[in-house]
Amino acid sequence: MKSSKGISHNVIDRLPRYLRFLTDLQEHGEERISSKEIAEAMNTTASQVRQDFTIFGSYGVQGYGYQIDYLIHSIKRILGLNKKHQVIVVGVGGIGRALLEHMDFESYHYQVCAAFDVDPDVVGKQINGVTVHHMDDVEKVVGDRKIDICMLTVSKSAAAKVAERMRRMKVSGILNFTNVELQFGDKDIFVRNVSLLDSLFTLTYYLEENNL
Amino acid sequence: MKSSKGISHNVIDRLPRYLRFLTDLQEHGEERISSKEIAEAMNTTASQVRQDFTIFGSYGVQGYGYQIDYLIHSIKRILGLNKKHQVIVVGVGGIGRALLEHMDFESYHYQVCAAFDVDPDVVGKQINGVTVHHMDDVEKVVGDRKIDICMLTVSKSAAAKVAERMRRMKVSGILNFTNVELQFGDKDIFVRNVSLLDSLFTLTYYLEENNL
DNA sequence: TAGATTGTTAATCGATTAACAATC
DNA sequence: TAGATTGTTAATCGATTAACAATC
Repeated sequence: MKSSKGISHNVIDRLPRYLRFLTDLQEHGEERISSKEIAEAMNTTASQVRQDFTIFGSYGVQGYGYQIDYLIHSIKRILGLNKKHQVIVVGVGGIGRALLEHMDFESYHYQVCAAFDVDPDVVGKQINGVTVHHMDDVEKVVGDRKIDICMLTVSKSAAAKVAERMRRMKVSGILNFTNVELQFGDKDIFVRNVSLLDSLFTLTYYLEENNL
Repeated sequence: MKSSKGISHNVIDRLPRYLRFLTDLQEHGEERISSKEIAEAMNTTASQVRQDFTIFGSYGVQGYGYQIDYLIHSIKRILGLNKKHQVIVVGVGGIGRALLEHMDFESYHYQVCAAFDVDPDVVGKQINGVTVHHMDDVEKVVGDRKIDICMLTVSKSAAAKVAERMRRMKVSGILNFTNVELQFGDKDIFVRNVSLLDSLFTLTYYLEENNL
């Protein structure tokens, strides 16, 4: 799969992992690192590390390596993490609630402006400072605010309809936790499917394959 | 990345998606399907679909296509979903609790035998029929039962230590929801990292790239 | 039998790795 | 300057796609 700029999805998927590793180093007070060291930590080659970075620009210094602060800053900028993003959570069952309560949105400039559900037991409640509104009011509550990302954690049966509603509201991206694979033909909305069940299945495959 | 049998990780990742699509069809009463139709639904080529299946065996019939029931059965067998798997959930914060409450373990022969945490507020409670024990007692509670999979949802700081403890307990696989990338050198334990934050970041990248 | 669609081999394409000149 | 490590081009490897014979 390639992105519109022709950058392979594999590369994009590695960026958050680099970021995580580098942030750990930074917290331990490290200042510089070489592609070789990154490669060892990430179980890949120095070549791939350098290739991944140079697609986007030149972030290192010959003979020295990479300044960790600057590399972190650069990867964040590539991912778009330097900008603020407005988020809504649609579906406040188990996973939706867990996201609201435990996901570290603030550190990465994501602002959760509202949550939505249909269950009268949760509608009206506040979870971690975010008010849960009734799904019927989603357009009204959002108003003319531009929503960047919808975290979709509704039931399978509601998924497609809610997703279409998000598209009509001009939401830019859906992080889709329902086990329904959403596909939109157009380029106005991006979907990233996250299936916990799929991850469990692939793990199970490797156990099976190795008779564990 | 290749598995020990030399089957690419890409293929393994597609199997649960095929399974999900086919199960939907089955529920709608469909009986047969061609690789061409599967490819259209999955946004790939008929060639790839057939390649993916024939790695494992011959599940179709020339001139007819694939019998959906049999194909589902076969993919489940490949993934190891025909067998029972013993699961423990370690960490009963937001995500751990959500998994216990909402994940459809039973339909796929996963048996959640216990959950663990250190928080006195949850230790001793029952969640969806599963008792939460104190982390200190994990070896005692598990006893000589063989645990196949640990769902790890503890805090970042506890992740590495708990993971090592799982390895010593001969747990076969860890589904790792902590944002700590776990790596084990040996082949006795498999780890599948699931980072919700990483998924959010890659989605954000695509929005950024397309100026959404 | 004729038509359809698989399983499989060959061709293409893209991603990873290796090599090395540039340069700090 | 000498040593180190990047950025980048070329070589290799693997995954996807195309083509077609096998066969239901």
